[in-house]
Parts: sequence; structure tokens; C-alpha cells
Amino acid sequence: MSEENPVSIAFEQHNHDACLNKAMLNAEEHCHKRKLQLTPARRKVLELLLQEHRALGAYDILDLLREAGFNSQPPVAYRALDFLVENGFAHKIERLNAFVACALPGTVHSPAFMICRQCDIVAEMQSSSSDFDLSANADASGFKIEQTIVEAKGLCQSCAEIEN
Amino acid sequence: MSEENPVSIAFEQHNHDACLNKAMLNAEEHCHKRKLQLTPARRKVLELLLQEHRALGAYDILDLLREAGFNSQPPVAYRALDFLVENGFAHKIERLNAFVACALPGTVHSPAFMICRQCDIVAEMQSSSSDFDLSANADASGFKIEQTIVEAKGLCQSCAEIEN
DNA sequence: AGTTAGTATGTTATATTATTTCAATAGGAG
DNA sequence: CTCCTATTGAAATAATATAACATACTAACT
Repeated sequence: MSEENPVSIAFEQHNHDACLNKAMLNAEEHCHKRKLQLTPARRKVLELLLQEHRALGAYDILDLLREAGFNSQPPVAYRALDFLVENGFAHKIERLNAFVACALPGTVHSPAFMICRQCDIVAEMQSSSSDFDLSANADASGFKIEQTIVEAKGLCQSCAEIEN
Repeated sequence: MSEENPVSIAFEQHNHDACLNKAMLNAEEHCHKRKLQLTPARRKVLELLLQEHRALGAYDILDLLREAGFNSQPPVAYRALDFLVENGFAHKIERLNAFVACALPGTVHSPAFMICRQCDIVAEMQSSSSDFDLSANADASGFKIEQTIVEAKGLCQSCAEIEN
């Protein structure tokens, strides 16, 4: 119900316009602070991602960009996505080859995702101690972890209810 | 040093021929028990994967199959890989779009991987409680986890030593 | 304002990864 | 042997991603 719990915002009813606007303002402020250029294409791609709590493929985004009057060659989408991912405004969901807006933008963090196989909704959460678990194993073999991907596939509550 | 610890076998010196033979025998026995057909192409792909503690792309495998006299259309490799993955003899490493032989074949389990960005070695470990951590978050939002991917990118010990 | 260095975009082509489709063949159950 | 299913052969194409190089914009300095 509330927007306080970042674990499950994607699963909850919320004022999505406000959710989007807040995120865009946040991104603008963040780019301004760090002297990053939130150019029209980048801005539009971020908006498109924020409009969904689902992952969008690069070519989905490309189609939407075209509809919005942008140039529609693949590099346009990939460059914007690279910018957003590098600067912490979006994440790539590896198992879907798709991209999702970050729930905690502008910070370097170690996210984990819950991905509904039915409705494709993607919820971001902080992976907290799961990294820690890996660390123990990694330490034992001298492996230095730099980045960890955690993606859980399953069924979200709504889809589970429908299925029954 | 020993082969007892599945966490880090890929990182350790070991008798790799024995490692491979044991795994092939294991696979044969397992297929026999479950009436699965370990056909020549499937067998060869498993061998190819077992020869490396690295992930191989489908087209790498395709090349090696061709060298070994097999038909070399993409579906040959993908079908064999699908079989191996579905039956627990191999895993897909999503962030590499590549495949690696399973370290604990024939059992349904929830693996986690350490992937060296330098030498591409892939070590499988059991993700144990990291799943458990996610479960807490998942439960809170009513999400039912079916399968979890955990992939840690970093530097293995040998590569870290070389880099310094 | 003019120059320059760095960043971003336009554009074309191509590389890489993966699937669809339908025909042919082989293996096992009755 | 015959039917059924699983597997393979073969050609085409879909989906995802990058390379390469030209052009344009931005910002900082002079």
C-alpha cells in the first residue's frame, strides 16, 4: 500500500504518474550535480522505462522512440541504455535481454530482481546479505567479486491468484 | 587441493582427465536411469563443455562440433544445449550468453557462479542461503520464486596476482 | 567571438545469438 | 511390423548487439 518499501513497489498499487515524475526530477537533479547530459534521447528512454514496472527490450524501446519522433537506428537505443545503466538509472535484466528503470537511481548498489514469468513485471530489491553469502565462498577460493547479478524468476501474487 | 569442495574445483589444480571421465560416466548412468537419450551430438557437447571450466558460446560449440565431424547448423548446438540444461548437466551463464558444464550434474539445484572477467573461468557453487534471503523479500510481496540466477563477476586469484 | 577537446549523434553495415519451420529418420511400445 | 514419439537434417529468418566513421554539438579556454 505505501511507497515506503522498495522491495515491492512494482507489485503494489501506487500513483504511477507521481512515481514517474518523482523519478524524472530525481534523475535531472542527479545529472545536473554530476554534470551528466540528460539529452532528449536519454531522457525519453528513461521515461519509457519508468512508464513500466516491466523490462523493455532494446528494440521495444527503439519502436517507442520512433513513435515519439526520434531517430530509430539501434545505436540510438543502445547508447541511451548504456548511459542509463552506467550511471545507475537503469539495470539490464540478463535473462530477458531487457532493461528496467532503477528503483534507487543514481546510487551504485547491488540489486536483486524478482521477475514474473507471466506478466513480466520486474521488482527490484536490495540483495543485502546474499552478496555476503557469496563472499564467504569467494574468499575461500581467492575470488574477488566486483558485481553480482541476482535474478529470481517466478510468479507474482496477482498472476498466482489468476492461475488458481 | 582436494576434489571435495565443489565451491572451487574450477580454480584448483586437479586431474582434469579424471574429472571429465568421471562426469561422463555419471552422465551416462544418470541418463540410463531416467531413460534419457544421450545421443552422439548431446554426448559430444557435454564432453566439449566438460573439457573447459569456462563457458562456451553456442557458436563456439558449433565450431567444435563441425571440427569433430558433426552437422553444424545452429539448431544442432542449441538442441543439445537445451537437453543438457533441462536435465541438469549444464547451465546457461546469462551474462555471457554461454554455457558451462554442471558441477553437480543430474540434480535439480540452485547454483551460483563466479565468473572471472579476465580468463573467463566459471566456478559453480551452491547458492545456499542467498535464496533464503530473497525468499524473505519475496514472501513479503507474495512472489513465488521458481528459479534464481546468481552470477558474480570478478577476478579469480590467478588473474588478480598477474594484474598486480 | 574563435579554437579546440571532448562528448554525443547520424548513418550504414555487420556481427552475434537464437528460433521457426517442415521434412526425414530412428527407436521403442504394442 | 506398425504406430507413435523423439530426434535430427536443413534452410531460412528473427532477435539482440556492436563496429566504424562521419558529423554536430558543448563547454572551456583564449
